[in-house]
Amino acid sequence: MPRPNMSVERRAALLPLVARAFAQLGYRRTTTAALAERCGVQESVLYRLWPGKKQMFIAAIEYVFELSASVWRRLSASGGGAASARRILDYESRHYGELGHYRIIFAGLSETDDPDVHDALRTLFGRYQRFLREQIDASRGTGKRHGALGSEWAAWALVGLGLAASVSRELTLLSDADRTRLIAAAGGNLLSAAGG
Amino acid sequence: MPRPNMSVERRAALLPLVARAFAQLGYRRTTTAALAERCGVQESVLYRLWPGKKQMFIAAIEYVFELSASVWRRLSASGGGAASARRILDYESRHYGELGHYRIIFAGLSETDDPDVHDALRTLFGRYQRFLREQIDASRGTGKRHGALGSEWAAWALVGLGLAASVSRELTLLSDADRTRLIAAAGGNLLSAAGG
DNA sequence: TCCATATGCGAGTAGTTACTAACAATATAC
DNA sequence: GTATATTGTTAGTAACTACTCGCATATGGA
Repeated sequence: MPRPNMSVERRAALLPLVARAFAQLGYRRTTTAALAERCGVQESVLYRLWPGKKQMFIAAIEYVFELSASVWRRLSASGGGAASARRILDYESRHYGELGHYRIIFAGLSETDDPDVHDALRTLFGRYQRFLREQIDASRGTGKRHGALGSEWAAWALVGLGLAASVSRELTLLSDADRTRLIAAAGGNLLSAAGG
Repeated sequence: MPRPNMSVERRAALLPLVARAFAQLGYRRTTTAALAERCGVQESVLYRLWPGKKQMFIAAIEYVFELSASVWRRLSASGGGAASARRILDYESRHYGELGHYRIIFAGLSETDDPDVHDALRTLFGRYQRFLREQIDASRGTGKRHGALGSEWAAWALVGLGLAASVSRELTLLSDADRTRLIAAAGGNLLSAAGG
C-alpha cells in the first residue's frame, strides 16, 4: 500500500486561510496565486484539493456559515429557549462582523450568475433565516401570544439588520458603539414585535 | 470655432446603458468590450467620456441613487409629511428591486478596497439612510411622542430590510408576494415603533 | 472656403490569471 | 527493499482585458 491520502485533512487545514483570503479580497481579486501564497503552497497543490477556484470559494461560503452557526448553537444551547434569541442578539450586537466574513457573502452576491455559487448562497441565507426563525418561535414559548409580527418576517428583517450592520461597518458609516446600539435597538424591537 | 462638445449629453445618454450592464453583470464581468457593445460604440469612445472603467462604475452608482431618489421625492412631495413614509414603504413593497440596481451595490461592496468606490457607496448609503430618517421624523409630526425606537436605528433597519429583500429576490428565496408582505410587515412594524 | 476640434474606427499591446503537464522526491504497507 | 500512490516544484500557456494610438472623417463657425 502506498502513502495514505491526506486530502481531507489538508482541505480542512487550508480552508480557514482560503476563506480569510476571499473575505479580505473578494472573489475576483483573490487570485489563485494569492491563495497559494497565503496557504504556503503551490497553486497546483490547491488544484489537487479542489477542482477549481469556484469550488474553493463555495467551500469558503460553507465554512463561513458553519463558523457562525457553531457559535449560535452554543449560545442557543447554553440556556433555556425563551431567552436564547436575546442572547444571540446581544452577542451579535457586540461581535458582529468581527471576522469580516460578510465580505465573502457580498462577493458571492455579485457572482450570482454562476448557478453553483447561487445555490451555495441560497442555502446559506436560507439556513440563517430558518435558524433565526426557530429561535424566535422558541422564545415565544408556550402560552405566550403570537406577536404582531410574524416570525418569518422578523427573521428576514434580522438578516437584513445584519446586512445593514455589515454595510455600515464596511463603509465606516457607524462607529462600533453605534452599531452595537443599532443591533440592540432595532433587533430588540423586532424580537418584541414578534412576541419574543 | 470648431464643433461643439457633446460629451455631457453623450454621457447622460449612455449612462443608463452602462448602469444596466453593471447591474446585470457585476463589476468584473462587465468588460469594457461588453460596455461598448451595449452602448453601440467603440471602447475608445467610452474612454473619451470617462477616464476609466472605475469612473464608469462610480457614475453608475450615482445614477442608481438619483433614480430611486427622484421616485422617493415624488412620493414624498405628493402629500402631507405624516403619511409619506408609509407611502414610500408601500411603493417599495410593490416595486422593490424591479430595476435590478441593487446588484450594482452588491458589486460595489466587494470592490470596497478601492477608495473611490468606497466613497461613492458611502455617500449612497448615507443619503439613503438620511432620507429615510427624515421621512420618519416628518411622520412623527409635532406633538406626537417619540417612539420607542430611535429614527436613526429605524432608518438603518429599513435600509437593511431593503438589502434582505434584494437578497431574497436575487436568490429566489421569497416569492414576489411574500417579499411584498415582508416589507409591509417588518417595515410597518419599524415605522410604528419609531413613532411614525 | 477653411480651420480647429470632435468623432468614428481599427488594430494593437502589455499585463494578468486560471489552469495544466511533466517530473522528481517521498512515504507507507508488504 | 520495493512497488505504488501521494506530494513538491517548476515551467508554461491560452485566453482575456483594460487601455492606447493613429488616422480618416464629420461638423460648425469665421
